[in-house]
Amino acid sequence: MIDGDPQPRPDRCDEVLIALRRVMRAVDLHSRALVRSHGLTAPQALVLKEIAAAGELAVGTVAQRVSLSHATTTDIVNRLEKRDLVARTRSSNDRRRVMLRATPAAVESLRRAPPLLQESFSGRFAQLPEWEQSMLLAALQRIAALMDAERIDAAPLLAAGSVDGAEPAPEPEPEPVADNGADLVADEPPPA
Amino acid sequence: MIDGDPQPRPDRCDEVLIALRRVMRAVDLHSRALVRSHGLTAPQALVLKEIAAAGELAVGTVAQRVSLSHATTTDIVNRLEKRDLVARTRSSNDRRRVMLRATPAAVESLRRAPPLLQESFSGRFAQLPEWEQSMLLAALQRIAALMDAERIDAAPLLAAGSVDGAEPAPEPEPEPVADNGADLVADEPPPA
DNA sequence: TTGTAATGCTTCGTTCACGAAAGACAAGAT
DNA sequence: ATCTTGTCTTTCGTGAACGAAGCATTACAA
Repeated sequence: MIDGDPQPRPDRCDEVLIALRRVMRAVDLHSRALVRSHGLTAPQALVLKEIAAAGELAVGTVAQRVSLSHATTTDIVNRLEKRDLVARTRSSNDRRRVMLRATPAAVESLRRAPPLLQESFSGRFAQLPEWEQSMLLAALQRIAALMDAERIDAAPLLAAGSVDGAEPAPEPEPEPVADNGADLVADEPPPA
Repeated sequence: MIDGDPQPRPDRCDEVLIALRRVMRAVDLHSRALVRSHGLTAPQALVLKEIAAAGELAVGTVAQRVSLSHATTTDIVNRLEKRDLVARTRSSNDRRRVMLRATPAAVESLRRAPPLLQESFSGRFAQLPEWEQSMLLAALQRIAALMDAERIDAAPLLAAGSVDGAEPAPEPEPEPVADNGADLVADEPPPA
């Protein structure tokens, strides 16, 4: 800061990273504010919301929907359960699955927690013109796709970079991609 | 996902959150891949890079530059120190400050660690047409501003505001915008 | 039936990230 | 000189977030 900026051209890509980090940090700070105002962090609220909306959901399904790993989802569910906001039940037809449902207390909590990302951001966001909302969302999804992409065609990693990784780097899940809103603005020509 | 989308209109704002979460997740996964290929996570590399570039830097300065809290920075520096990648020295003229400098081993490590975000993303990103790079970066910075705005009101360093008359949206640091003639496309009207 | 996958979830160990509070130090006030 | 205040860093406690490995269960093969 202070504009001294040792590198005159910090690679654009780094700029993206930094911007991203700022956004993440902001989200995190929101989350911490959230937990003080009504006792739920953003991920908790997000997970709870999914569960409440669906009535009953398996852990894995939740994980998929909110783009988190099973492990993390389990963590979050643990905390939610400890506060009696969700109830676990093993599914009767497939006893491996653990079904989650929101307790009445949770529904109440959710009702009092309007938008996930807080008035300030969602208010600000809502005030943007429609096209800009779409644009921002699309940009985000595009970036997500760009990043996810690498673990989709993970194979050519060896050939190009060759970071002396002996591991074949097998693709873990084909799952998290898919829907990125086909209406990405990706091939709009430059307005000029 | 899977497009079934239980809620017909899940509030756009939630969509933003989810997309964000996907991006964050991707970044995190990159980081974990990075640590396997050359032993540094993304935050570690980012911090190290700043230090190496500046020669000698105080902890707080690093924290500011990478947009992390002091506590987090200390954490990361601890890990770097444990691996002999940075050396701590108390500043001689102000003994509260702890100066950091990168060891030769770190410089070496950094040299072998090409771009922070990995060939795949930065390669893909670099291949995008100029206008799109700018657009994505601008979108990200816009979102960051939208989110930061609410907790910046304490430190109005720069009152620019303007884009569409909401809050002044003061930037915490003057640095991340502008720079090399990045033509932010923020107020293009909808093409239709 | 008895193995051998495959699936779904949890546990474990690690890193990251924060705020709050404590510790170390500097600079001005009494 | 001592006290107070303010600044810089670290420690502490908490909550993410992940991969890997483990457990329980189902599904399929022999």
